[in-house]
Amino acid sequence: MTSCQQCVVRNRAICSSLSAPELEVLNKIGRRVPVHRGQTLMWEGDDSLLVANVIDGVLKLSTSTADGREQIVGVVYPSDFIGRPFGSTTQHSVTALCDAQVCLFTRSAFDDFARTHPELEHKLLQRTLTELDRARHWMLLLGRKSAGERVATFLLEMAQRLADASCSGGDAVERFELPLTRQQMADLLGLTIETVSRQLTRLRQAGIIDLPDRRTVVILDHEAMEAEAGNG
Amino acid sequence: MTSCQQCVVRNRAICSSLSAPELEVLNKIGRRVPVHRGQTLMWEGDDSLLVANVIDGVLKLSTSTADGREQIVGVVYPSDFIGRPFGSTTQHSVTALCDAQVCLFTRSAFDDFARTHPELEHKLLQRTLTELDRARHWMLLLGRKSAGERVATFLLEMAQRLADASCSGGDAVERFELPLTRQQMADLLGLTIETVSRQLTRLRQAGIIDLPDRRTVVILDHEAMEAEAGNG
DNA sequence: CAGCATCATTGACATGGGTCAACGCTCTGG
DNA sequence: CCAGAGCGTTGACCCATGTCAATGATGCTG
Repeated sequence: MTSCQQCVVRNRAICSSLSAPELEVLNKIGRRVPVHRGQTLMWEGDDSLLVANVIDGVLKLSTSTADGREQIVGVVYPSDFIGRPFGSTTQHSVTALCDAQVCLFTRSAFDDFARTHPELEHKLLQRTLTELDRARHWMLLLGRKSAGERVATFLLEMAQRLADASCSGGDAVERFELPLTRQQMADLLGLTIETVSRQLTRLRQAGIIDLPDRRTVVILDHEAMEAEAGNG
Repeated sequence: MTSCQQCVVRNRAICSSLSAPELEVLNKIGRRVPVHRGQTLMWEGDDSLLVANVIDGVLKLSTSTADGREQIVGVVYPSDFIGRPFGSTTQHSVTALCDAQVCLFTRSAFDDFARTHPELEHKLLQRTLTELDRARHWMLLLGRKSAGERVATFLLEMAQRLADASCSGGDAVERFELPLTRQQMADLLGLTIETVSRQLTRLRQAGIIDLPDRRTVVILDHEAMEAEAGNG
């Protein structure tokens, strides 16, 4: 059995609040599960039966209108928490953007454990508050920013979050791999795939970014990107 | 001194988790404060020094771009919690939409109290999870819905939330007073004031709603409204 | 290596909603 | 009762972005 003690996200996930013996108990109720690219772990509207910690990989949270228009409402990385504890239904689908690993719990077992471990709940609260701030910040982008600003903002944020996730000391990396297709970028930004593509082309032709291949982005002029994003 | 025991939101706010003696202690660190219409209680980007429970009235949470475009990212009602506990900065401004009353705490005092009262933190966690679901749901509206759908969705949600807040047993009321001006509706829906006005006129001319005066809305055909909102 | 599926780019065109401007209603204070 | 301010409505016009369609890359499979 894989032990929590050796878990790569041990010190960043909400589990970091737990002592060795507590971790032992948590270890018994959770199991490590691989999730393949494109696989959906939870569906919008389902009963909330599972929650999980992301160990490795990137997943999207999404909702759709009745007629099939999709909006990505969050992107989660290793050490992030997914699912809806203390609630009866899951409000959005969770789908792997690349092959991933999660540490899965039944909601009932997790809820029980959390209720008896205030430190864990506190970590979860902090994480949820941060996610709420992030979601609300994204609402400004969706409600008020132009297509050009959206794409630039997205690229800057992606650079930042991938830098945070790696160990590069917090500086945004200027070269990175997108974990999203163009369609997924469009679904995240509230645009169409064509508009995303045109904005990327525009930024490339302006010499602000480079796109060596369709998954790679190089930010050539960070200052110009900030201006494009409407910061400042 | 006004006692928590007599507070109108006593049974709905996060304080409902507390026993009489605990409430006694909380009573000492909080104070009831009136907030006038238009008054801003916290500013985006400020150090997070205050948190509060809403006792009476309606307030908006908002963010802006550098060049002044505004987006309302949340609307809070009696018993809701405002401010950013366990964090150093407030990510959005909080402004009263009508004269209101809040129960104000310094963040440090509240944080200390919360850390030693897991039941309170649990309530706060539940509330925050619900707010996060709500914010993400709104992202679908901002990213993917048409102007007509946005206005209809807003009116239905407002009817629902005002019904929840009053004691009408949970049924949406078909007649209600808007706590928002047209500009504020536009800021919430990611539209302009003209578009909001035109969509309201359209719904009125279609016989789906009535607008007896500029603050009052009457939903005449609830089914048609659901269709307008894109809830197939 | 050929054939096919998937993903991305580009162009031409259409349109929803933004912009600008005029006007109307309502309330307040003198 | 009038003047002015604030808020809302309506109309004309325009442009950013969506829509539709063709083409180009990339990579997988047999």
